[in-house]
Amino acid sequence: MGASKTESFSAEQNEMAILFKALSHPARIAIVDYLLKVDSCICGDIVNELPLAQPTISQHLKELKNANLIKGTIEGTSICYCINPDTVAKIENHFSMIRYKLKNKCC
Amino acid sequence: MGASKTESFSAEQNEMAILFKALSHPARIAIVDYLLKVDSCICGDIVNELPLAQPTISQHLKELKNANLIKGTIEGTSICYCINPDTVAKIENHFSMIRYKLKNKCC
DNA sequence: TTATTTTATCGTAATATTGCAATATAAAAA
DNA sequence: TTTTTATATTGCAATATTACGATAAAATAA
Repeated sequence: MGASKTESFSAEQNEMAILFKALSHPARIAIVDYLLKVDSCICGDIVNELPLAQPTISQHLKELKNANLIKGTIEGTSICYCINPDTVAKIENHFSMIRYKLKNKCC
Repeated sequence: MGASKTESFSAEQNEMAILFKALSHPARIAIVDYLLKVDSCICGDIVNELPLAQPTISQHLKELKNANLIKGTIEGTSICYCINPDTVAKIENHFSMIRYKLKNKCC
């Protein structure tokens, strides 16, 4: 064993888990933070911003892209990354739903 | 290597990563869903609700507890679990901040 | 007391993630 | 063309996660 029993859960549960997994590493949080900090989409200098080697950052960017959290557009020699607002909205909605359901609770 | 370079990132980045990691597995999403679905806190029957063995669920509950996403109170023979609204609010605030910062973007 | 019930822990196998050196790819610059 | 620059991929070692059988712990019930 060892693998997640993905097939035992609903499509939405798996989808949300994939989104949260993409955000479950401090380097990927830092990448999102950086994309938010700068005024526009960022072409190239993510590698200089984080204390990780270039292949490692490339891998983290790939995971964020696979989860649809960021979009990358080729811009000459470099790639221009920015956050996908639709995916952010999807996670926000999930928590709005949680907050709504929590209203009727005791605890 | 293989371990996360936790020390290279800010306390808040690590804290958020820990919260998202706790939610990065469909079984743990399903547990949260179930705690929200039922009207009150749940004593005992989580194991019957999910297609996983009891030790596995116990482990997932422990991770949700460690991340402060759920609270467990001993209630006779069983344990009464419910969601911690403070932690939910913390994640919500994180996304409110993201949405706010995204407003000034182009993309 | 001895069951029974409920949850936790231990041990371990299978699998996944993390990080990076080395290398590859692709486009622009010289 | 060759060189430079930016990003991606490969391969691998170190570590973490997932799942569960076996077992323990702790409280109630009989």
